Amino acid sequence: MTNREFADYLFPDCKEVAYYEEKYPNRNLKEGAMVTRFAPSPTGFVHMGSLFAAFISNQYAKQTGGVFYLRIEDTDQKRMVENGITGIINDLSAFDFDIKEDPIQGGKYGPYIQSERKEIYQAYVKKLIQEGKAYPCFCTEQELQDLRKMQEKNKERIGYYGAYAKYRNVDLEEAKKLIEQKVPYVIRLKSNGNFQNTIVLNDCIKGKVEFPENDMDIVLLKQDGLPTYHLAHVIDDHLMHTTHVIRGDEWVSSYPIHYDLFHTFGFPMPKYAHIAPLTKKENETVRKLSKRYDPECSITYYEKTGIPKEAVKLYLATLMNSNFEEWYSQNPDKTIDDFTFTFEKMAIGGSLFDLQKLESISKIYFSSLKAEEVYEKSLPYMKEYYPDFYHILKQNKEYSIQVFDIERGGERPRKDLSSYSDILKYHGYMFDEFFFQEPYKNVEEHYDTAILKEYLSVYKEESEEEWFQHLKECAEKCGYATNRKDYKLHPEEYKGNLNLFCEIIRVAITGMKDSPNLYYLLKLLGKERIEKRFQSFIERN
RNA sequence: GGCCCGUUGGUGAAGUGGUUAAACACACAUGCCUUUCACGCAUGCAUACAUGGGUUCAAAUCCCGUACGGGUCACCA
Repeated sequence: MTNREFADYLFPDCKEVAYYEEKYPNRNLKEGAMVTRFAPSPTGFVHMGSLFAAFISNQYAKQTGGVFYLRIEDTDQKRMVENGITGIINDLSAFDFDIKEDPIQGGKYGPYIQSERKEIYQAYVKKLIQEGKAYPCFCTEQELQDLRKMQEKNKERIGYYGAYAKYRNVDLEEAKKLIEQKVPYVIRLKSNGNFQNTIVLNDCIKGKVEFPENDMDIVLLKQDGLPTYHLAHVIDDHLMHTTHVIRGDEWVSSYPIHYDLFHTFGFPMPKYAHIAPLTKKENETVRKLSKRYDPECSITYYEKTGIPKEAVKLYLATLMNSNFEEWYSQNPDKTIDDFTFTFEKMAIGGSLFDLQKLESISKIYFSSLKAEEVYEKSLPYMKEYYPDFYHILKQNKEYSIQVFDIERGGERPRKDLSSYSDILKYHGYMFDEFFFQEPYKNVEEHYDTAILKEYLSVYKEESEEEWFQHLKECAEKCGYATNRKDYKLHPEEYKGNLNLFCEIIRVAITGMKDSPNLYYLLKLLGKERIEKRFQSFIERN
């Protein structure tokens, strides 16, 4: 039986490879345009490390006028999760990636779901079998395990290669019989590689990396007829004309396999960029950020805590190119897309994913927003997580914006908001419905509330300068120092310093010691509401 | 264990042979400013280039060994 006959026997209905080569022609893009992709498995939701890879791929495609597409790698049926695909697309769309092709909107190079490309992979495998470059293998799991144990014992290289490749030269007639008897089998590559030879990967990030040639007869098609990652990667990235394969560096060590496959098929190779994993430090040890143990690893964590996706993107940008941060602080009016990222500036070792740093970036981001923007952007979050507060905001748009506008903008904006949920903490007290739910719950001290009545009698709306003058007069009258140095010299002569006087008013109206500029708070509340809060504070004391 | 990669202050990092006696940012501490907090400014974190050897007039920067850390060795991606 010839290879050709055997191939026809295995895959009688396959199309010719030439059909696909013609169906998926070169992309007509300008010189230097990068075609990148994000290729996740639908095993639940997107991991921060994957998001990072997607961010990078998107950024490079965008800045070179290329194409960024999404391909779903669902060849492992065991790991499938319900709604996995829509979950990924939702997570991604929240980050405003410029996805040109994906399973939902389609594209010229589809299908974009690997399980729907089964016949394509089979066509290419058929060709390999015809050429004697692939063969069926009937080894059981037990046989492979035993082989491995034996190799371990003899301190040999572990794997299915050379003399250990049991079915490498299987008689095709025999093979046909076994298949007819329903013996399960896989299709393996008949590797021509020599372990003694060296191949070189010129990685865009890691630079020159040397490996021995692959000589493993790796599995191409699994028992269920679906391809392994290796086969799918090579066929898909060839047919979809990916120019830069950007993936996690856990893939570096399988480069020899991919090199072998690309050459066996006679395809030109794409460029590779292997990104270092995002890591986390825990008890003095550094490890990869893990979906299982680290809540900050999942995208939903940021939705829940209300850290804006824009801030997450800014942080990813600084992780991608360390010089981004400095550039951005010098060009606050520019966006991420105005920056030109380079592979040279990408970390070779793992970067530590630091929530504290993200928070600080988020604060800077919030401080750059206008009050109206804070209002609009926070609404969807509030609607989802704090519906009561959402209604308050909805009903008091103008007032809310005025509240958010206190000490916003200008040379020295406040930086107290790092997430949407912080709005409740730092602005919530300005809304009566919210404030009077549990006023003063965090106030432990007892204050000289007598000054409140005194102050109320002199309070009126006026310019900040006049207001402050009158405040000082009132404080003095109540026995408080208005000159810091005097107070430091003779503290016994006063009930306290002006800052204590202000603190009493502040706590009475906000329930907190730290709040923005008192003048604006009072002005926005108005005399009636101030009186109500003073009264409530006196009663509480 | 084999193969691959990495190792600069509390953290992320800049720097790839000579004004880097090591930038910048985050965190922490102190001081100044201030109606509080935050912001801002100043200073500090006891003089941070894993370690041994080599190349060189000169090395964090190039080469080799050692230690430590990470990745990978599936019909998972």
